[in-house]
Amino acid sequence: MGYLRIGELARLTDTNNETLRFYESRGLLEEPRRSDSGYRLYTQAEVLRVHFILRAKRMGFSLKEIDELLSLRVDKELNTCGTVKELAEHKLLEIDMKIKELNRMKDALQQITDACCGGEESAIHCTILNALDAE
Amino acid sequence: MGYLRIGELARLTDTNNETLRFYESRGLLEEPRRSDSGYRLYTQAEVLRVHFILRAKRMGFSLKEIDELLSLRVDKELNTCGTVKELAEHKLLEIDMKIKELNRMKDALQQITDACCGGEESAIHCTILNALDAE
DNA sequence: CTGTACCTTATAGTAAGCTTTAGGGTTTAT
DNA sequence: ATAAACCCTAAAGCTTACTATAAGGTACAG
Repeated sequence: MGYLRIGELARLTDTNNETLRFYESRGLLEEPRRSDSGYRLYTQAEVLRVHFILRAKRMGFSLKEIDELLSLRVDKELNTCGTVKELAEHKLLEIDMKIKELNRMKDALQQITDACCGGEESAIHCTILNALDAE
Repeated sequence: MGYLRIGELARLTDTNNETLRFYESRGLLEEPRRSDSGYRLYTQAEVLRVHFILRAKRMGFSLKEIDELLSLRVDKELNTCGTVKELAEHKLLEIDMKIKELNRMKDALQQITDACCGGEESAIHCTILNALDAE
């Protein structure tokens, strides 16, 4: 009683059965107890855990990093805020680098795109193609 | 005489043999002529073409999109500046969306990270873990 | 008791962009 | 002549995060 089968957990977390089994295979979800017939039986704890995973994903953590966060969480008393904050700050740096890189791309592409007439004439002198050709 | 073997083209473009053969398999490089023994023989044109590919990659175009750009370039007179500019603007929109998404991630993560003491005490009350746990 | 919805496993496929491996031939320098 | 450096192909492997397929067993409603 009170147990959730995989489909119910999937519905409650807006995921699906395959994804949950995949998370289990990657260690993000622990092997749950099973019914006599082998069905996975989850509790409310797993609902929270899946939400944790999804939230961390939205923060840009990879599944591997989420696995690390989860391990930290399991032994909260053994780990320090410093350890957790380090992970988060490292991720922040990564996100920042990606943003900077995308901004560089954007500026470069914007520049050559702005210079392009975009008209109906043939692309022989198209500034975009020429910019990509330039030495 | 004057022909480049694949290793030389790789050196000149700061790529490697495997990548060049891979580009060929994806249609980004045309099948070059071969020596009697079957070695690929390239000309200076291929150096420029590889540079075009690498430059477009740095602009954030995927190999598939680069293939499109190259086809446009082949028949420059048949294509219009408008076609090229459309591709570029579509890519600009995509880049913009990615930047916005990363900024959202960054703000959210920054907020919970700033709230974390980062100290040596146990992570039981760590604001980062708790934020990821929160409903 | 039968249909439908649900669950199980193992295996393969997807996307992108390569890299690696295995098992061979060729070119060049000494 | 032989070793080192170079080239060839086909096929598999890598990474991330799933998704799909096949071939089955289970739960429950009517």
